[in-house]
Amino acid sequence: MGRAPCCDKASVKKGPWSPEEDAKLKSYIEQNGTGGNWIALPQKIGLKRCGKSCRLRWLNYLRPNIKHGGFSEEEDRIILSLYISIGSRWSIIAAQLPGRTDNDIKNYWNTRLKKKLFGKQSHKDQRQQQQQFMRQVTANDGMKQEAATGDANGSSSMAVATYNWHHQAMAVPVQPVPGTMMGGHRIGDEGDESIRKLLYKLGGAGPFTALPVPQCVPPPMYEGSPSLMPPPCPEDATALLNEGDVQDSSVLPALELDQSFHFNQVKLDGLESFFGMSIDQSMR
DNA sequence: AATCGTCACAACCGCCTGGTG
DNA sequence: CCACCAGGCGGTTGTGACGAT
Repeated sequence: MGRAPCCDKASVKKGPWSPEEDAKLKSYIEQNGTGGNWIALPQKIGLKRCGKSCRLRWLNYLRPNIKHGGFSEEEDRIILSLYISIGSRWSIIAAQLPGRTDNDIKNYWNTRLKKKLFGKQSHKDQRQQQQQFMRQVTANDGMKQEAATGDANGSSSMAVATYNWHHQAMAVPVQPVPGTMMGGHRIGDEGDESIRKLLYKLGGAGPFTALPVPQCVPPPMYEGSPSLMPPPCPEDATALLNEGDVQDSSVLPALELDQSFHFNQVKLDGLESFFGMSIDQSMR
């Protein structure tokens, strides 16, 4: 037997929201908040909508300070950097772009950025390159999943990740391809410092997520979001790092840094058409 | 002017996770 | 420990707008 639906689909309205529905929802939430119960909310205000639908509508369109469209080059660059590093974690990416929603970014990526990335090629080449790129991205994610499940050969004594990739991304440090040219900037330059810090804190994609590196980097940026916090660290792992010292690359052995760079570089190999950038050959 | 194809985006679906009793 | 529930998330679909033929 399948999971019970979150609402009675027969009596629930679907499709585009009318201005009246928007007004009802918006004014109620502005006055009363969500009450911590989205499922009950539509009944309270007399909307024939699923609670999830109300939540989505509020978060994506009715919430104050929402920006739509008009993505800047800087935002493109941030999205791309984060996608390379952490994959399709749209909510995390959105959290770094004030006023942007995960849905917006996801749509933007699927409809425009991806084309910008793989554009100006024959359909055949474009398809091949997309497939190659996605294989690389998913292979990287796959390594994380393997790391999360450990292996059957007893190497579990190594400090491999034991929680899922969502959490690993938070917990494992990453060095985001220092020296890589992106958008005319070199990662590691002053202008990219904020992105670099962010990627580092996020602990985005890198092959060493599967390697025995310290697992529990204190993630200062999640202090305000306990739900995103990884599980508590073993003391010995935590002790390897000083509070606020997350960017100290010495926490990663040189080999892992090399591998990280190589792996991200593989992903970047498909990106040279983006912004007309060229990958810094000297780093290869 | 009509038709067709493509694009962009809003919305839905279903799975996963964390909290609670 | 288990079951249930709501929230959150990413993938996918539906549809209107727009441009090309």
